[in-house]
Amino acid sequence: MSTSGVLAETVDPSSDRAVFRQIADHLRAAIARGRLAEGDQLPSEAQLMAHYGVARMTARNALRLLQDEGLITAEHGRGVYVRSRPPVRRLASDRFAQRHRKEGKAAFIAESEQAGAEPAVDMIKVSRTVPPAEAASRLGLADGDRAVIRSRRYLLDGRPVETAVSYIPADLADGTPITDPNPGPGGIYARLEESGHTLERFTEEVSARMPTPDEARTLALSPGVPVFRLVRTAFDADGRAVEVCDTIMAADAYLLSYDLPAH
Amino acid sequence: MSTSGVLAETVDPSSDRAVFRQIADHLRAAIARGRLAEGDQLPSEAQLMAHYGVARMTARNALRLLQDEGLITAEHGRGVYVRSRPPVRRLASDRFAQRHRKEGKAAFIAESEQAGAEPAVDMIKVSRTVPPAEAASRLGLADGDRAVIRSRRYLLDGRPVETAVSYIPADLADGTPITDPNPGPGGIYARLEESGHTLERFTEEVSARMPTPDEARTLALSPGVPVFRLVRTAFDADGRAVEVCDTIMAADAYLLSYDLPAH
DNA sequence: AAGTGGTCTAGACCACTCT
DNA sequence: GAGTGGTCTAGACCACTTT
Repeated sequence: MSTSGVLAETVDPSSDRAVFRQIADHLRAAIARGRLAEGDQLPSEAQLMAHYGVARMTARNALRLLQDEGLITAEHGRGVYVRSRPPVRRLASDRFAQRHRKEGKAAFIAESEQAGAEPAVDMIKVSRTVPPAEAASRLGLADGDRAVIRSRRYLLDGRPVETAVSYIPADLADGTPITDPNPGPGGIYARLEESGHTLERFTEEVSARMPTPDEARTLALSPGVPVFRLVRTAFDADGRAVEVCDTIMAADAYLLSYDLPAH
Repeated sequence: MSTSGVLAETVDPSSDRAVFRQIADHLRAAIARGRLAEGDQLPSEAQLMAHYGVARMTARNALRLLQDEGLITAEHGRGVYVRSRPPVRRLASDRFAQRHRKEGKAAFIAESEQAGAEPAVDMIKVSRTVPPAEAASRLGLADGDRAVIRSRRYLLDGRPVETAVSYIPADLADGTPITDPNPGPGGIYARLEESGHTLERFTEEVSARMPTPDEARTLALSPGVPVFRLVRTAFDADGRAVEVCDTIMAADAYLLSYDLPAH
């Protein structure tokens, strides 16, 4: 079936622009204009070679470029496809407001069910050791002070979207269910408030970068998908930092929304 | 000088893990452990070929992997270097608070000078046409309503870090300096407040992705550096959306910081 | 079995940077 | 001029998916 009609153009080998970039330009334009829609299969490497009269490396370099831009994904033995953007989880800035907590569900579970997706949590690990320097500093811990460290992975409809590691000063967590794998209804914030540490405010610091190989594996990230790193610190009414949560999120799965007063 | 001593290890061609991935693993570990520090030069492709006994493609693939992870940058004719992380600009969540505006400087200029960097703005363009559907919808404009569109690029110490496009409903901007390339002290927010639209709150929506080729060029992004897209909407005391600002930021230049009440 | 992408080799010529 | 990375060719063998 020819090359599915997507490739009307030819390349100019004498151009300043590298041939593989020109091929990538054609394909990118076809995607942008909708001639190749989400989930559609791109011409195979062999088809690109035949159509443009280039070596395989050149065809592959064109595809790699688009893959690095996050536009396509290659599936071994099947073909190359226009990446379909997964539904985005919108995180409102009031997602840790007390009223949500009082409903007895942890933030992730409550929000996901509301959005009609099936939430899950796995890879739960709880330990009690000296935290990394950055977390210790945010918690205002002295050198050698221990913290309860809770790490887990969140999934939405079976797809991993986020990993999180929480650090709670040991003196706050000891003797509470915070040290258990399942901290009970409302999550650890509910437990902290029960033991007198009413939460007053949070800070969130958001950065973005490409994932480490480890993160790419744990979150099953396609090439060309960055991650958010979101570090949240919770402060109680006395102004003490009572928890630091270090989160890595698949950037193609999230839209972070914040409300800011202008006063 | 041998291969600068960084490459003690050898690869296992019979391993399941591809040779170029093993080479990348070695180099990544050397960077992580500090044996290769920021700005250090990596072994050249020729050195990698000789040391590991591989073809050039294999050495190049290893380097490309690290480049896609944002760890290294290749400089044509010079060599490959460990990427030096530029200083990060921290954006506080009160950066558009009224008190800053009253000092008579636009947010970017005021903040940068405080941080000891030299700010600049270029590529300023102002037009007055029908905005894209997304902006029009956020502004609550009727079909065909016009807006003043102000686009510009921000630089820090000569390095481009951010582009921004603002949309202001034409009926709010007409007859004010908002339609001029230079809107005067305090920026367009000061002008909006002068004409009776006291700003009450903002929303910010943050996403992250790999840049388009166009964005990569305008922001002079290295491969492996994602961008933030931050869409801010400003609301006046009547609850009317008076400005939408669509911002693309080099993700390696920013850390977004938000303060959230827990009420 | 046929078609797909993943890895690897062994060359070539070019453009850029530095000395 | 020597060394660097950028592009390209023309093959090869492999692993995976589908028919």
